[in-house]
Amino acid sequence: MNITVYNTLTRAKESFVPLDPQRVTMYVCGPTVYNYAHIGNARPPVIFDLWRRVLQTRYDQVVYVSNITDVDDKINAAAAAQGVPISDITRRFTDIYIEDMAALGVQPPDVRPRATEHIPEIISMIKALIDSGHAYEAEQHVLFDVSAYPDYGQLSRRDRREMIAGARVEVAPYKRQPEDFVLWKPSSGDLPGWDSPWGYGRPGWHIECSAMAAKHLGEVIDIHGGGSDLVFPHHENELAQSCCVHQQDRFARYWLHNGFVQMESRKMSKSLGNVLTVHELLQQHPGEVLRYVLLSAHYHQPLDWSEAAVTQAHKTLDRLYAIARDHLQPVAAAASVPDAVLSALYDDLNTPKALAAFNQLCRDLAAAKDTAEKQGLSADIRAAGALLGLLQEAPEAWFGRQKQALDADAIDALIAARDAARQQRDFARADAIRAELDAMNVIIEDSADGTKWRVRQGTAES
RNA sequence: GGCUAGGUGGCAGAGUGGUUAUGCAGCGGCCUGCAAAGCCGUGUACCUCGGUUCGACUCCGGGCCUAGCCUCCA
Repeated sequence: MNITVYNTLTRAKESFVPLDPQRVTMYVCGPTVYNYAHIGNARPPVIFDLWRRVLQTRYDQVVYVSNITDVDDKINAAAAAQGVPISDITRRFTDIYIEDMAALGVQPPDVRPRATEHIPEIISMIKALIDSGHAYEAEQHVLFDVSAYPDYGQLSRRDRREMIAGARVEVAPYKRQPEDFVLWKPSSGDLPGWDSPWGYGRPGWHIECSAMAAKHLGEVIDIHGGGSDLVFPHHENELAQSCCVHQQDRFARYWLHNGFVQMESRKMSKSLGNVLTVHELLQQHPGEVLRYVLLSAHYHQPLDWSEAAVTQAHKTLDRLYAIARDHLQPVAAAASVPDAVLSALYDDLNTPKALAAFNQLCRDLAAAKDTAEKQGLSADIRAAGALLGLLQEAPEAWFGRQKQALDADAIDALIAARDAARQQRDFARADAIRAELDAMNVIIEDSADGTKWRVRQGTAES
């Protein structure tokens, strides 16, 4: 089975073939740590984490690098605004980011490089760009000379003249052309800085990713991922720098970009102020619910975030966990992921299709008659769940969490009273108690092995 | 203005040149003391106008609408 990917560079779905069949390399742009990550920021980590897991089913070695950008003017501004040292900001939000992503089921990357730990690599890369005639120094800045790279604009399919015509390119007096971008800029006062051949300063926005990708993965990498707003200018500039420094015609062989999470059909972004942070969402919903929502649309497509979407995902997962609770068998050996799920994911990570197949497997399990069939489906479901990062909790823990907010002893007492009434065939009283529980958003289910209860989704909050 | 994606049933969201997506909600049935859960069944779905075709929601062209990038942004 082939893995296909939609490559932004070629605007086509291509068969994925790694440069080195033994070692797949992927780099995903990580966060600039100055604030809480919102749910839109979480989409790339979740999507590319899944990409990595899918690639691992096929390739023995997948090296996944995702950085932390811990030097940036927004960080400086946040530190100044809060009156704390810059390192307080970066350390704090790096920790929060890592915790929040873990709660969404994102596995840590193999390498999580920090920009500030790669200043020597950045400086030597800039030096090489100057030496090769692709960059120039001007007023303590170093700028990339876009005119020295004829292929500039290939990723975003942008014509340089049109960009200038757009008239929104920052024009600084020290630039030779308006589209030239900063590799190094001067620092003073409290701003973070390092000594360099061009004076005390700090790196520009794009260079750190080029330097870290080269150091940890090599000059040409297989996959480079990120949100679609990074196509231009960030990835275009990374591509230009990296190709010029390494004298390669490719930097990443496959460029993958995810669409945005939207709020009421508008992009969720800090500047628009319509954000929902992962941190606050995790107070209200299990991480798997948020993960399910993020996987419910294809990663290229925009994903409209809403309470209704979260509720639906929660209900769906409740049903799957109930099936797991009642039917899922222990499995001795790890099975392979069933074809219906894997082939969907191999097809440019078609997560909605994979989830449909996963749901089908669970329904089949619930309907399965004999033990052999149940065991086979259980093995399939466990393997698929492990790949998708779903159904990873014990059902008791899953339902237990929802019950925490309620007084379990009181509910158990009511259920016992109802069972007693039913024994005496006093159904009026039994139904009255059930109505009382229902008013508490508690739904009960009578079964052969006693009465179970759970919390109704989607009505309690908001 | 330039460049990109999209417009599918009540909602979310895949997909396909002629045959069931899936989920949530609804409806009918089985089951149940009654429910719930589960199971079975169920819905004149593919923005619009042309074209290609034996046949188009699916391909091509025009139009309308939406979102994104061109400025920090996942």
